Amino acid sequence: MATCKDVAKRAGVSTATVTRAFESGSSIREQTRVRILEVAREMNYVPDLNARSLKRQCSGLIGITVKDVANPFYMNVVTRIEDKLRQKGYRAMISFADQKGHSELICLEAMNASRVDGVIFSPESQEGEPLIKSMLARGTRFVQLYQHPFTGIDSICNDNDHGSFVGAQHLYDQGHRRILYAFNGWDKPRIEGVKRAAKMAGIPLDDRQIIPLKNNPSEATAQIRAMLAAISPSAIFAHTNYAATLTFRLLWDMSIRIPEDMALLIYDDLPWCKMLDISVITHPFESFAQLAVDLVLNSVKASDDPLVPRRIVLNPFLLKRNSIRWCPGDEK
Amino acid sequence: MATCKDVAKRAGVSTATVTRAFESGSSIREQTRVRILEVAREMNYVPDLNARSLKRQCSGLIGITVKDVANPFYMNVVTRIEDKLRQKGYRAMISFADQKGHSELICLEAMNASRVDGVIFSPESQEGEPLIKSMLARGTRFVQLYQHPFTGIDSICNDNDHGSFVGAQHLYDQGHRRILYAFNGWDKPRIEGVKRAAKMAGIPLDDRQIIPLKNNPSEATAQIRAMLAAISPSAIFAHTNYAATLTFRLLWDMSIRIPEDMALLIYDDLPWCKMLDISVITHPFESFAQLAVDLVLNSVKASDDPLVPRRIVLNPFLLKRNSIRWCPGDEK
DNA sequence: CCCCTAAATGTTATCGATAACATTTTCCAC
DNA sequence: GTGGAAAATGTTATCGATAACATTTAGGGG
Repeated sequence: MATCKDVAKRAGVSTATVTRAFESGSSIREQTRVRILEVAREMNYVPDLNARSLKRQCSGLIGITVKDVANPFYMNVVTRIEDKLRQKGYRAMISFADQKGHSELICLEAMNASRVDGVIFSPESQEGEPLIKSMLARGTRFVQLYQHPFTGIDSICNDNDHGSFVGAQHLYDQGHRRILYAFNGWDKPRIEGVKRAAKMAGIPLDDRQIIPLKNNPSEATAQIRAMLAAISPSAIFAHTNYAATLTFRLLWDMSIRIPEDMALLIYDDLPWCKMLDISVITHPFESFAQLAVDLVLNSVKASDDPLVPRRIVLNPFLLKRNSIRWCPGDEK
Repeated sequence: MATCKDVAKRAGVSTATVTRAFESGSSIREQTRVRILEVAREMNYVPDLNARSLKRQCSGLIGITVKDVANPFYMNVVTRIEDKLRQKGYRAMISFADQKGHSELICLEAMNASRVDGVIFSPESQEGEPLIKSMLARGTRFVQLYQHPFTGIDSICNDNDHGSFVGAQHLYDQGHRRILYAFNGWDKPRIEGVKRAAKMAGIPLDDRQIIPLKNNPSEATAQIRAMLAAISPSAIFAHTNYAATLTFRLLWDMSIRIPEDMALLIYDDLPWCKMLDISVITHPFESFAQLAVDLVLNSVKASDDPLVPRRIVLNPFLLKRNSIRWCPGDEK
């Protein structure tokens, strides 16, 4: 492999000049630069980024880790982040923390050993804390995605309360009154959003309408089926991937048509929602990615104290498709 | 950040001994190693992989590029490959070539600049050829996934003819005679597989049963609808993501139930197929990933001439779910 | 034509880890 | 205890690119 020195010799200049030919704004004659780049191209030379990292004491690498590859939310964000990093001249080091044996900690260790300049991650546990502390001390920048268990670190997340609120509000606006809310049980903000929307619409909300699904799929399906019989709702709002999948499958098995017999709204734009024309609550992915990159590169205008971690909260929004039709309403 | 030298000083040894403490099988007293590792841990020291790459003249990095993130086939393979590489002590450098401006060439250039030891990729075009040539000359190992436009490079792909054959055969075995085959139009091997299965089953195959779908979704849907009316099939075999999506959507709109009114078989295990209990033709992902890693690390037993590129062809297989029921048959 | 400043280029030490080679220590046989 | 082989450790040059600093060249005014 051709090196800096080889190119220098062939072009009849010193290695320093070769370096200068590759950086913009350095004092070098245009004629010389052109000649060197020409020679470099002939010899298939490109600067070795590992050597450059070593000397420059910064790698131009940003580590990205997400826990759940199957989750389209993360994949969507990750690919956009990679794109934007590249535009800024950085490289992305992507790893998935949900594989067997690929804990978040292992991913962080690999990034540390590679001397990444920054990390964008969706922290799942606290086990990485000591390592993160030491990396922070070294100057590595961190950005938390979606979750934010670490105080003192910038973060970007969704206002799940708001997303839930917008969704429920839309269903009420369309005249629906008996709505079933299928949750995973632990998501407080989303439940709050629903309650807020009901209150604002002035519609009483029976606690039974909010189903905290069991982890076992067949039990969970039985839960939904039972409430379907008990309440006979005109709409279902499924708040998680799990809930959405089970709900759709059940409706399908019971030959309940959407939107004719039942309105369906899903939180998060799963791949099959588009195909089946199901309305969803989705996220401003482009902003999400751009903000993550701006934060990790510290290129965002720090209008406030740079020592105070920034928390950015983005609003999910309703993406209307064709799974919710106007409901005549039974009490309005 | 603590360096090799800092640790050496604190532990009262030379830097060489610190290096030795971190590599297994080197001549170092166990007692010394333990002390050094202890000190290193205290100082949060881990060897700098960039510096190591420079000195060792190999980076321990394997580049992975796939063109289509949305395709679950690739994501599945990529995550498994990352896992296996890590087990072997290698790092993965993953990038997605389907983003705007992220051509395959740009991904390869980034890998080249990072001095990867090998590349696993799904080549889409020939534009990377000159770069690949020069990387090969440097000793970089290449493995083509799925596609294999480059002769002289190892490759792993699926026997699409076989997958198609197995699927069609299953439908014939279940008594289906009037089967609709929905393609994207360009996939010769899959069409061959279908024809072979029909011939072997001794069942005549009307060319009209094989639909080469137009690129425009509504036109393509019209094509399927027309053939549904013309042939009144008992089963549909959708051979691509595109075909599967349009077909399911159409059946859904027409309230045609699966498997009661229609058998449905899909090529590739899309996320929603599992949810809807649809039988599919899928792939031995684990072998796929393992073989890719073995080839790129050159750790596979070369029973034949190492200069001859290896081509590994894996057989897709049928994953039975519940979308195909026994068909009484009209002529058997 | 010379001098001075500014631009262009060259020299060299360095980033951190490593491996070849040199040196010291250990330890066992005699 | 001593010789000598083997094990353990130290010394040092090096990987490739870079940036500070030193030196040369260019160019313009007097």
